[in-house]
Amino acid sequence: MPELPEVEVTRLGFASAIAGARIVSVRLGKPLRWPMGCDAANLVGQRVHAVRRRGKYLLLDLDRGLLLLHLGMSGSLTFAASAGEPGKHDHFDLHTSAGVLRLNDPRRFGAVVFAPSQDSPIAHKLLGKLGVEPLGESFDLAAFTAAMRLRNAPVKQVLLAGEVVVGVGNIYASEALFQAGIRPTTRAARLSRPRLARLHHAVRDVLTRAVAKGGSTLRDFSNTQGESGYFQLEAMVYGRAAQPCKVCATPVRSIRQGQRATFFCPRCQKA
DNA sequence: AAAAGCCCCTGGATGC
DNA sequence: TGCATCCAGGGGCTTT
Repeated sequence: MPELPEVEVTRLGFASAIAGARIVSVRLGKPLRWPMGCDAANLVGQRVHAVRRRGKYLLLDLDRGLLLLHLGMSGSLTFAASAGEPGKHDHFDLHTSAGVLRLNDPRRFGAVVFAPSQDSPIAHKLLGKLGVEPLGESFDLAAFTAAMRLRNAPVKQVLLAGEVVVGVGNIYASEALFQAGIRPTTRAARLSRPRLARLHHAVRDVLTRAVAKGGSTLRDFSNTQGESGYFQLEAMVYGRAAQPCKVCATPVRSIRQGQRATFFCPRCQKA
């Protein structure tokens, strides 16, 4: 479910409220993608200093170490003064002095992992190969161009892989490529400099606009207050197979790349 | 080293 | 109503 905009909307929804709070107790439901990596008792008593985001991971800075949260495909977080009885898919509760952070994740592709430090092996394994932040200063055109030119794979899959730039998932990859007028199947290394410049801008622009709209709610995403996002209403191609392109009315085409659906306009994205 | 496939899991939509 | 099949905002791991 959640790509960078949804994760960022989630972060903004509870970061300031939880900052400074002390962990009171932890409840674990069914297993997530990995074991947490420490006893729940180890977390109790620690303060949450800040909530950062790296790619699609949320990082809770604690007194000693950090908690890495990932929403997988179907995860969402809520933060409330108090939490009722956990539902069937509520698999993690972090009870703090400021409220309860609860992870709901039906498919359980998400994760909650404790890392003793930023440089610990587990943190390095999960965060070490991530590309640059598209909304940050380090996302500069020259580096983006150089990195893309080393990749021979279809540009859509290079964006999805997250090793050049993080946070672009299945919705926003199709949307950014549409905005840039680039066919998703084109090999990244074969894109001209002007076209890479358009893509560089489109990635940042699409993600920024999506954050402003509260992200996309396709089936089950909601922010920490349980509210939907609205960016999906502005999708130009994602999920619009066979419907007319909003620019030229040509039917939007759907293909599969690496077992994921890709959407594009064959006329607006000729190559 | 990069690219391509394979899974993990549950639930909703669709088709017979 | 029941059952089978396909599909879904991700990404680590294994194999080419």
